[in-house]
Amino acid sequence: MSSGPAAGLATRLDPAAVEAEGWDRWESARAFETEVDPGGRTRPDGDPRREPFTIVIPPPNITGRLHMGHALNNTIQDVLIRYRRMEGRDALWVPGTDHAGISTQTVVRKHLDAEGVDYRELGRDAFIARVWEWREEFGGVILEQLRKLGASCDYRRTRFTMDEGLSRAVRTVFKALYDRGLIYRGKRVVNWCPVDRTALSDDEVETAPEGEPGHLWSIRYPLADDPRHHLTVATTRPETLFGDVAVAVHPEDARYRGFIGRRVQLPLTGRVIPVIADSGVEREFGTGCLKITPAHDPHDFEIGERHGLEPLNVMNEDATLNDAAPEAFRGLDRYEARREAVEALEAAGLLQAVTPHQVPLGRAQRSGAPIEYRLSDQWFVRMRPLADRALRRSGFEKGEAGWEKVREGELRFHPARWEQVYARWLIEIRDWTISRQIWWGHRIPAWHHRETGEVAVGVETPAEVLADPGAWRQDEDVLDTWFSSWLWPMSTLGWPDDTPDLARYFPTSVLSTDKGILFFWVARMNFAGIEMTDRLPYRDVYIHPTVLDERGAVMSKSKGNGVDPLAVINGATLAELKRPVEEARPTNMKELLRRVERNFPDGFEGVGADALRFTLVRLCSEGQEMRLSLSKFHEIGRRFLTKLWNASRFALIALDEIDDEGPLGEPQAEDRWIVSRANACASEVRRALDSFDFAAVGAVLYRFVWNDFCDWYVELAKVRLRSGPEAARRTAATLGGVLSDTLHLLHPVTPFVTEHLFARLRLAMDRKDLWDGERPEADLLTRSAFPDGRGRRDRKLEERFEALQRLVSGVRKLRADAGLPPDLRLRVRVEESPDLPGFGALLAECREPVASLARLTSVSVVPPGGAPSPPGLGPGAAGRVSIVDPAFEAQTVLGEAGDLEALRHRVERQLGRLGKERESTRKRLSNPGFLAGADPAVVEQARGRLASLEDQTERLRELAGQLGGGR
RNA sequence: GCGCGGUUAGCUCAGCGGCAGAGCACCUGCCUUACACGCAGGGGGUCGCAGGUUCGAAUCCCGCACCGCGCACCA
Repeated sequence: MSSGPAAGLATRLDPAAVEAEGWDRWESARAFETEVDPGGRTRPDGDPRREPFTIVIPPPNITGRLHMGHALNNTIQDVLIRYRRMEGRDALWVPGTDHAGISTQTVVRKHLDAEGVDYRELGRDAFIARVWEWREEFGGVILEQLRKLGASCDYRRTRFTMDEGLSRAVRTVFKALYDRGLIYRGKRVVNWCPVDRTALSDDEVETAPEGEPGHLWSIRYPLADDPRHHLTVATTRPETLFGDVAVAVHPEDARYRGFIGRRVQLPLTGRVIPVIADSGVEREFGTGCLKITPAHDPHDFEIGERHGLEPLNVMNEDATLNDAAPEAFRGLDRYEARREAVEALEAAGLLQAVTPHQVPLGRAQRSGAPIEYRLSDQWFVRMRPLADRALRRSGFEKGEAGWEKVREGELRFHPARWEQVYARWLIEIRDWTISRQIWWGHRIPAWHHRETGEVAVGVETPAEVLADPGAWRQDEDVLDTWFSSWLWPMSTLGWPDDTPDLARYFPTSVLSTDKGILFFWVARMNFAGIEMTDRLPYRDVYIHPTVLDERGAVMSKSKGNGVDPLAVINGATLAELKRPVEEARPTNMKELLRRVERNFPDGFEGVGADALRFTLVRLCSEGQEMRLSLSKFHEIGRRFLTKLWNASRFALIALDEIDDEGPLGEPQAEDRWIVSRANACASEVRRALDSFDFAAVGAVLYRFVWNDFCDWYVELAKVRLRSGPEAARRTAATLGGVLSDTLHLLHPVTPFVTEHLFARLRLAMDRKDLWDGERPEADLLTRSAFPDGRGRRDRKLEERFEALQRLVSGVRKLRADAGLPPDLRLRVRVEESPDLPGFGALLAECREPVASLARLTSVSVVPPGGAPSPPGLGPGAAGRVSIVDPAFEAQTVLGEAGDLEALRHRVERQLGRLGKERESTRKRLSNPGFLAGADPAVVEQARGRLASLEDQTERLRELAGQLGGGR
């Protein structure tokens, strides 16, 4: 064979070249544009009758860089989109980015810091202009990176959460919810980040489950009218005592009953505050006396409100103490103030005890700073009514025992268990703080009257404001980033306008995302969809596993343990591999670096986007986690694609070498077998895709390509290709046809390589006119029809073929066990068993290729019961041995070359195994309970099994006798 | 504290009521004209522990242990 230019395939897969070619072809064919364009016009070759299938991308932050979680999530989405597109749906994948309020503001602020510019001095408008400039320059990087991955988005529809249309959507929802009483403004104790100087929602605060080490200080508050007596208050935050407005005890706490209604003197200040009774106090905790600081603790705020106490705010925005504190403490950071306060208390003899204590300390998710509770005016979304509606849509109803699932919901989670996590959050939901005291974001569309305090809210500037602009000022705050994200599936398609896109593509089909934003995003999108359109924004929600490093730790930039998807695709030098670790400076940096050096002394050779994708899909099982290391991408993805590449080369070379025309032979048994297997593969792949079982998609395809196609069919085909022009043409047609199906099935997962291979295969098949009536219509694989999975399977044939495979393996084993040279050719006589009718015929049909695979000089087939053996194979022949199989007995003669002792040993082992199984089966069958209780089919199966085991045992004993006799 | 996952071969994971599986790693033999990123053969597991249900349990139920994740917070 020559691998002449006609084969048209490089000897080695070059991912970069294949990827570039892929994008060229897809783009010039506008392959990922929808049937109907955003203006409502059908594309020239489009078909508007195709049912839409829509995914909106979880918009990455404009500050983002592609990490493995993105790679996984977007691979999944692309697999789904490409699958449905090939299936004939009008597939739309909407790309876009998120303005990411706080993170972007922080990034740009740091840039300005580096230039020596103070953003506050720059002023709001100038700062925002700088952010837009930054966004123009860097904001699109992540989408470019997604393209490298092969993301088949309709890039014409790229959206940004701060686009004019999307911003109007934000204002529209704000206005609507405000008018419906679902958005309100109020003075509440909120989570405050002193670093970013803004309020945060509860979901943006993280608390270590075991708390953080701290102290519990017991402080004496002397009675105002009798300083010899005191109450001892226990607190973890002595510095907030300046904001105390009362001391509370439990009304039924006998120890303190006499103190209720009296007054104590607040240490370090001399202020006098009342002792109140409130059942919100835990008697068991600390001393049972709780200092009430309404401005700096949500629980205290509630108690304060119940008792009509005026909160006293003692802190500034940056968590330094303000002028409400005694002079000595003003301007001190809260932790300095704590040290000083404790010292002062001790000096005053008021510090009774200090005990170590684990404190449940909340930290801002983004800055990592400990949260300060701060009383301030903020905007909130009233979540209860929204959550109730969402719960009902998921089939929950509120009964005596609370919310319960009473019927099938409209939303399907995959894996299904996420629904209860979702529902639990909805049930326990609290109001959402949506105002942020930053500049980058959607400015709250509310105006305050300078005199009256009246509030005007409008999608556009309200008329009363326009009429007297000087009397009004717009609210300074911007909205939480998620306040635009929760509209994403609607707003990207044009809502609130009644656009053709919205009419056609909303609600979308599937949402794929990380479990980390189930509450932040998924739940809230449901709320917005239901509230504004009365529809859920998608039907299925897929939650992908969390990507972990090889030792089970979550990948993160700060740990330096991430595997960079772009390094996987393009490759990286040793220095490049080390860089993220060196930048992160984790505590185990040396160890990590040593590991990189040991595993990749010469760097990492890029495996390409397809190998990255295949690996991720193959490992994407329904568990909660996915452990990854750089080497996996080579082991799984690259190896598989190389195999596919080489198998395709084989097929293309075969196609090249057969006659251009001439009659096509009848399909041989192995042709029918591989077609049956390919059909099985197609239906399993479809089932797996339909049920979001991505690991199975990968596994099924891997097994089919490697084991069925390469290990068996290709090997058999080699013989047929040499046995005459008609058989060769038939074999080439099967090779090409099955490979074509395989490329179709693989395309959603490995789009670039399959598109490349398909182009060459199609050309070759056309030239030789071998499509056999199944020529794909589309030029591009990506727009070609996905195999429907309904092709015929011949299970009987597959069963017989398995016996044939066992025969070939059996001969190989025999040769290995007997210590024969691998190239020693044998003669074999195969006697059929009545248990598998048709096996003899199959074997006869495949005599030639089987002889080749098992290295046999001849294969004779005799019916059950056995015709006379040919000379030299009959009983008594020297060195005669047989392969005992449920479906046949194959005899051969090893002559003097065989190690009969080793074979005897082998037969003994086999007898041992068989004996154990025979005993357990017999025991089972003699158990009356089994006979009575088990499914009759199972009993029948066991009977058949026992018969077969007994039969094989007998034959093996006979063989053992012969081997012994030969001694 | 409450909830959700996980614990199966050295490693990564499938299997989820009726003979313990795959890939990698390991051992042996092969450069067989698609592929040594390969081919053929092989060894390797009391399915976390302890009970129960069942004729039968890796699989279902109840505890326990350990690992991971989420929610809550008694100041």
